Amino acid sequence: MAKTKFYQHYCPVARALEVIGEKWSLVIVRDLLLRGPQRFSDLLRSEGGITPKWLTLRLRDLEAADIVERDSEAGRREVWYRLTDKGRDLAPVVESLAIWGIEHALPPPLPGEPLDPAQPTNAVAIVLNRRHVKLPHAATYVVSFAADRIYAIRFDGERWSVQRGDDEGDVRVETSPQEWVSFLLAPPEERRERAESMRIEGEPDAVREFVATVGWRRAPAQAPALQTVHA
Amino acid sequence: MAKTKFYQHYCPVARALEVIGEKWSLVIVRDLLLRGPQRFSDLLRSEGGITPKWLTLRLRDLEAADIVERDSEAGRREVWYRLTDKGRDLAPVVESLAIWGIEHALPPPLPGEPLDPAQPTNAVAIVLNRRHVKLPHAATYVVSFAADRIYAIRFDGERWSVQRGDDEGDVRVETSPQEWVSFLLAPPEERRERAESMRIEGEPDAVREFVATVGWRRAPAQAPALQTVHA
DNA sequence: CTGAATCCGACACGATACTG
DNA sequence: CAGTATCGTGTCGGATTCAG
Repeated sequence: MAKTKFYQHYCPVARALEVIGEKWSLVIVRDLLLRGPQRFSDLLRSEGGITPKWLTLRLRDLEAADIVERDSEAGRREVWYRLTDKGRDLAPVVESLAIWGIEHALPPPLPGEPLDPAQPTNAVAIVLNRRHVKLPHAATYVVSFAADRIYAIRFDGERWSVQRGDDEGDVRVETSPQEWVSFLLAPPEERRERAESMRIEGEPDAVREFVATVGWRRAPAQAPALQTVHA
Repeated sequence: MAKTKFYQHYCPVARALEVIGEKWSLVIVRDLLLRGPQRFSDLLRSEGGITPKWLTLRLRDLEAADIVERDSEAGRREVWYRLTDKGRDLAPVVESLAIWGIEHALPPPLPGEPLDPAQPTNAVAIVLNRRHVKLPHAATYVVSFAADRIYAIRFDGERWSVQRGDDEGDVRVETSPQEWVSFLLAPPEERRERAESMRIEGEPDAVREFVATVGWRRAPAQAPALQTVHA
């Protein structure tokens, strides 16, 4: 969506889309938001199927727009890319896209589809924060897919976040990406039975809380009022 | 961004972008959110420079994605397009794009640029709601550009909204789109002097409140804490 | 006059291969 | 590791045409 004849009309939405509306731009921003600073080849790998040519172009565009900063030290081969403040301010855009994607555009994964649990797991924190889900206490839920693929879903008393590499938690789950996503996709009343097939350790109360809290779907008919108040 | 090889990877953001990432899609949604149901030619006019061919294609795509509904009665010439619930749920996406656009991608309008005050005025409500700006009482500010281009910026005690066609308000402003946008773009401390050149009627207290409240820019260094908490 | 369809050219993008 | 180069395809802009 870029250089060729802009949207015309003086509108902040159109202006924003002129800057980050091209294909891949927001996916790159999402990656840098979630994973922190990344190298060229990290990005090449973590985005699905972008070609080096387009990654180069998009990174140059994002750099020119002051959304991404390039970090190349002399005498070091790697180049690191990280978000500027302006880029970090795109977090609400990425998060509202994630929410809408979860609620309206996320069918179960296809059988052969490559399935990286990083994005789905991070989406849990986004969903719980946006819905203002709070626990009466801090909590850490550790989800482990392999020795080097461990995520900690954490509630600090205020907000939810997801980090990597943690090992201690009130609940510890061992599962596969497929099982995990199927658990997250299940409506709340079905999550208990989906949880059966995962290996879960922890105090029974903590496990109950985990199953009741962590997931993408709302309880149906709990609050039918949509928040679509808009002029 | 469409049919040709999707983003791969199971990620709600990527999925959402596969559905509404093409050029014009979100601009069409923005228009239907702001102006309500529209006819084909209304959309053709209110978006800047989309061609009928692409408007047709995008509307078909949005219809297939269950974001837009087509309303064609037999024996009536016009076809009306309106958002479904799924489409209305895109409001947070459009609003966060508007916020980012205002804060990071909105230079003053170019001299000859066509300037429709509808989008800028609506953006005021989005900004004030997102920043949780509240007044101790309800209020209505009427901005008039011409006899048939009158907008009411209204605070109902909870949220801000913008409607058309109102004529009664605590404050009444008569101005041009250029003057109005230049007022909105000014930092809060400069708004008073920008307001001098507009014709403003109303109780002095109400006018002071209007000038102090309505605008796009934050007071500088008021709250330096950015809300960019994110994993 | 509204709601499109058609043809054509420009360029954004995808796939593969190759280089410093 | 971090890109370029080349080539083909798809998406989009612009103008024109057409039917109800």
